[in-house]
Formats: sequence, C-alpha cells, structure tokens
Amino acid sequence: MRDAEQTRQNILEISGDEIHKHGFTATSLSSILKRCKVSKGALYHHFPNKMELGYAVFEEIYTPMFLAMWQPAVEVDDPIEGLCQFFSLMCTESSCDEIVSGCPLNNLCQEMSGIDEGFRLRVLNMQQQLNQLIALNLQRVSAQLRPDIDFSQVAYFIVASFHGSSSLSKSSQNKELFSKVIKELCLYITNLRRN
Amino acid sequence: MRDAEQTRQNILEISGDEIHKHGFTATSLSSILKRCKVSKGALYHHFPNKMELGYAVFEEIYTPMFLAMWQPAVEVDDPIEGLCQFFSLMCTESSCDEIVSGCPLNNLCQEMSGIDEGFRLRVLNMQQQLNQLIALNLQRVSAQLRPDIDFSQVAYFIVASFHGSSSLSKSSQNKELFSKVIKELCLYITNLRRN
DNA sequence: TTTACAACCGACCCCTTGGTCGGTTACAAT
DNA sequence: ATTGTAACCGACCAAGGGGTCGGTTGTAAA
Repeated sequence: MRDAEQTRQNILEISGDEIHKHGFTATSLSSILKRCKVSKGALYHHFPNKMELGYAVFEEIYTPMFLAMWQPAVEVDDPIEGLCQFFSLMCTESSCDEIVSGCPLNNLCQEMSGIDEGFRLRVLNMQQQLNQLIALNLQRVSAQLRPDIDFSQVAYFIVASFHGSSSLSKSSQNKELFSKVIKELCLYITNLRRN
Repeated sequence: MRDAEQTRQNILEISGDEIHKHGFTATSLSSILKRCKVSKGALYHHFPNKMELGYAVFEEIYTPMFLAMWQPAVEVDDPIEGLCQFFSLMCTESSCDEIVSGCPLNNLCQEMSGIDEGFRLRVLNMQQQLNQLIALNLQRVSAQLRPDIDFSQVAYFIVASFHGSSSLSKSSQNKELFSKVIKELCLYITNLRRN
C-alpha cells in the first residue's frame, strides 16, 4: 500500500499549521489539499468531515505540543524560575510570525468555543490540564511562596495573562508589546515568592 | 424622507451586536438584514461594503462604548480602587451571555488583525488609547505606588490579563473562571500600592 | 496470476456568501 | 401638480465553501 499513515500525518501537520495561521473556519480544505499535494478524495478517506479533521489536529498535534512545552517549564526544581525562563525564551527564540499567529489553544478557544461543542470541550479540557499542571507544581514549592496563595486562581491568571499578551501582539504585528507584557508577567510570578 | 439616519443607526447597532456575538466573518449580511427588517438595497445604500460596515461599527459603536466604560473607572480619585471596582462590577452585573461573548476589542483583535489592515490599525489605535488612559492615571497617583513601576508596561499587562480572562470564560461557558481570574487581577492591581 | 480491497482521484453538487443593478417609492422643493 | 432625488427594494450573479461518488490504482494475500 502507499503509506496511508504517512498521508494522514501529512494532512494533520499541514492542517495544524494552516489552522494555527488562519483559524479553523477560514482554513479551506482546498488550501490544505494544495499544500499537501493530496486529493480531496484522499482527505475524505482519512477524515469523515472538516470538523473531525479539526478535532484530530487538536488531539494529535496541538495537545502533545502543549504538554511538551509546558511540562518541562514547570516540572523543574524551581517552577517560578522555570516559568519565567519559559516565557522569556518564548520572546527571544520565537519568530515574529509565530508570536503574531498566537497560541493555538487561545485562538481555537476564541474562535470555536461558542460555535462547536466538540471544540469547546477539548479546549476546556486542555485548559484544565494546563491549569492543574501549573497549580500542582506551584503547590509543590509552596514553602517558598507567600502564604495566602490560591494556586488554582494564580495558575489561571498566569495562563490568562499569557494568552492576553499573545492576543495583544496580533494587532501590533511585532514582538515588542508581547515581550513587554511578558516582562510584567515574570515580575508578577517572581513576586509570588515570600519577600 | 424616511428617516435615513435612524435606518443607518439601526443597522449599525444590530451589526454591532451580531459581530460581538458571532465575529465579523461569521456574521452574514442576511442575518443582519433579517433582524433589521431592512433590505439589502438599504444596507448598501448606507455602506459601500461589508468591511466598511465593520469599520463603522468599530468607530461608532465600539469605540464610544469602550471609552464610556474605562474612563470613569480610571479617572476617579483612586484609580487603583476604581479599576478593581470596575472589574468586580463586571463580574457581578454582566449577564453570563455577555461575558461569554467576550470583549469586542479582543475578539476583533484576534479575528481580524491578521486578515485586514483596516481593522488592525483601528484595534491597535484603541489599544494604545486604552493603554495611555490607564498608564497616565496610574502615573497621576504614583506617589501612592511602588517606586519601580513601569506604567505603560503595567497598563498593558492589566488589559492583557483582562482580555485573557474573558477569553478563558468562552470555553467554560460560565462566569466562574472569569471571576476567578478577575479576583487575582484585582489582587495584582492592589499590590501596586506601596506596602 | 488472479483477486480483493484499501488508498486515492477529481469532476460534480448544492448551498451560502458578499455584491450588483434596474426599478419603485416617498417626500421636499418649485 | 410636477419633478428631482434620496431612500429603499429584491431578484439576480459569480465565487468559493464543504461534501459526494463512481471510478482508478497500487499492493498484499491466495
């Protein structure tokens, strides 16, 4: 057989990129097909419809990507420093295009949560996972932190600020605002420590 | 003449609501027409195309709305308290639907900044106005605040966090997460004070 | 070598979209 | 009463969207 799994993976990856750049709705199948050099028949052989393709992208591309990004940042000895380094690295290492495209999770949350229940649930699940990941690891070092901290609340605040900053940079089309907000976010995080 | 200005205003307001709820691209002219009980000819008599209608909504509906909301919150004697009260009021007073629909500015920023330069520039302008509004009013009471504050940076951070929180609540479909993040945001803002 | 079927192809379908345009209607000015 | 024109109407159009389906091709098993 021609390598079916390879074809599927190829479609998935390119779809992930297109959806990241243009959003789910604005991504047309024809644009994916063109980039994949694959026929519509092939796509519909692997996925029953566009929605399911979107779900597959979320589960097989985005989800592992998030975990691969956030876990090492936060499961380190000092999650406070880990988080700050993670965010700072994001400013310095990411290309301008990447930053302007925003966080796929936030993008999909904004675009699809209100329209499609399948996407909403997947986004929500990812957000809760992410939140727990951060909250638990902060709690782990709670001895170093201020005594009055609500870990879940702080974790949500961190993610919200991060998403807000990536949203901001979409209108300015450059990293400047992004790194500005990230700088303040790092200040906030560092400030969680006992003084 | 039939009241042309009234017709125009009606189209503008309903368009503003539809765009707020469904986004610009997903809002179809036919849905606006149906709600307005106005013909397509009438709409195209007042606006040259959909894009220009969108711009008009931004300038004549959203912009005044933002200023009317943020100015009183921040031009008060104590902007720290004003901001906190403003955010808290938003949690308690807004309907669940309103919160889940998100902030029109943030929505448009996310959806349109990358697609259309006209929208991008308008969004950017509004964000800068908002930022200056907050930054200047914080600076005004800088005597009460911590000495090391970068006002513009803090102002952007506040707006980013606010937008991030309204984004979060889209996936949960209720106020809970929103008010959680807002609570932490208020903590952060209060913490700007000299201890 | 034959067979069976997964993998793939692409012309076609229907629907919705933004946008056009020739025509009608109401009203203000003469 | 006539007329000029802003305001409005809605049938129509082309483009592009997602999705279908009968047909072809490659390859592993018999």
